[in-house]
Parts: sequence; C-alpha cells; structure tokens
Amino acid sequence: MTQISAAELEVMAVLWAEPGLAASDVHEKLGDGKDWNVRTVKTFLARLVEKGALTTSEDGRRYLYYPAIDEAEYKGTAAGQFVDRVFSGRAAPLVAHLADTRGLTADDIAELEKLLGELKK
Amino acid sequence: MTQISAAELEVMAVLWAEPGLAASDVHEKLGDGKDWNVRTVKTFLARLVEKGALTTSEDGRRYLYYPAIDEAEYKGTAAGQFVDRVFSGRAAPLVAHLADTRGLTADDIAELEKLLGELKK
DNA sequence: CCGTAATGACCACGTGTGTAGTCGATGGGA
DNA sequence: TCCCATCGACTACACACGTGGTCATTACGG
Repeated sequence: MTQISAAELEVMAVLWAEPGLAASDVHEKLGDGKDWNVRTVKTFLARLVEKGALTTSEDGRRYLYYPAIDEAEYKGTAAGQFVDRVFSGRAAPLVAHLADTRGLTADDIAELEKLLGELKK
Repeated sequence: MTQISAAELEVMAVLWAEPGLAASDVHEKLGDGKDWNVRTVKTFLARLVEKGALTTSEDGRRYLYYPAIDEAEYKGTAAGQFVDRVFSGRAAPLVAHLADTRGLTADDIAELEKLLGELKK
C-alpha cells in the first residue's frame, strides 16, 4: 500500500465527500485556505491515480475522479500506523495526550463514553 | 518546528527512555528488529541535532546525546496534528476507528474509562 | 609501539513530495 | 471563423528521507 501524503490526503478528503469531480472542481473546493495552483492539484490527482487511490472516468476531454479506496478503511489503517509509530501501539496514552494538549470537548467525552459502552458488549 | 521523521522518532524513543547515550549505544538499543547500519543511526542523530531535537555533550572523542524536546509535549503535538490531518480534528472518530480495525483490548477499554472519568471532573 | 577498530565530518544517491512550468490539442464565445 | 482559456501529458527542481560510503584521527589491546 503506497503511502498517501498529507497534501494528497486533502485531495482525497474532497473526493470522499463528493466523488466524481473534475480537477478544476477539486481545486475550487480546496480553495478554502489552501491556495494551490490548479496544476499542483492536478499533480496530486495524477499521483493518486498512479498510487491506485483514485480512478477516473472520461467526461468529454476531461476526467472525473472517484476514490478507489475506502475512507473508513484508510483512516483505520492510518490510525493504527500512527499509534504504532508514536505510541508503541497503545491507544490509551494517545487519548490522554489529546486530552492534555488540546482539550477534548464535553461532546468528545460523551461520544467516547458511548463508544466504550458499546465496546464492552 | 521541523518535522521528525518515522525513523528519527525511533532514535528519539531510545534517548527518551535513556538519555545520555553515545551513537554506538543507541545503535545497540535499536538492534531489536531494526538492523540499521551504525552510520545510518549516526546520520539520524546528526539530523536530529540539526533539527534541535537533541543536544550533545562531549565525552572524550565521542558525543553523548540528550533529548532537547519533551517527550510528552512532542507526542501531544503529534497526536493533535494527526487528528487534524486525518480526522478533521475530531478525536472520537479516531478512537472508533482504532477500535474497529485493531480491536482495543479490555485493558485499553478500562484505561480509557478511567481516563474519561477523570476528564469529566 | 603498532595496527585495528571506532569516531566524527563530510559526501552520495535514489525515491518521495510540494510546487509548478511547458506544450500541443480543443471546445466555446466573440 | 478564429483566438483564448482550459485540458491532459510530460517535465522540472529543490528539499526531505532512508540508507550507507569515505576519510582522517585516535584510543586501546596485544
């Protein structure tokens, strides 16, 4: 599984949210904050296709892009790798650190409790 | 804050666990699994010093290396960045994904519950 | 005392990544 | 009809990273 870089991941996020966009559309959606040249965005799209993370369908003389990997699956794997890399595989300290440095909201805590309740079953 | 790469982080882990080692000691401690050439380890050490993540003290004709950044602080920041990058800043989905793809152990769950109990206060 | 092994300083090199430019084709508005 | 904006294809390039080599020096065991 070739790695998806930080910048490429932002492109994936756009297409996970709204599959079937053309390069210029992706560029537009990214506009918020990111001010990448449209050619830069096209480079990322091309690399993601090369990596097998996106597929294309032709639409006239342009391409529409679709995610070829599942969002949930990717994120799960990424989370696992991160926990391994930084926290030696232990999830609890990760949550502790998150709580510490950025403060979990009450909502986060409630959500986590609900989650734990389900996990215990 | 220049980024610390995956390989460099393993070196940091050794020195966080046991500060004041020489390059060859670090190489030895890494032996487990990693079979990096001692020169490779030295490259990482040098780069970490350059990045300001380590400091050195001379010990005869060699250096002893000490972490210059705090472990907990680094991990907290890294966790925050990861959650931002991959989970749009939401911690709960991250835990959900971890639970999903790698299965939290009963111990993990217990630890998280304890943590949440404290956070609620 | 002498050679060997280890040390730091510096160098190398292929691949990935962020950031874009050039070029030839082409669809659409003036 | 004709020119421009836009598209994909290809190219560029500096810096990071993983991996390790060379070289001159020096401490230590025999």
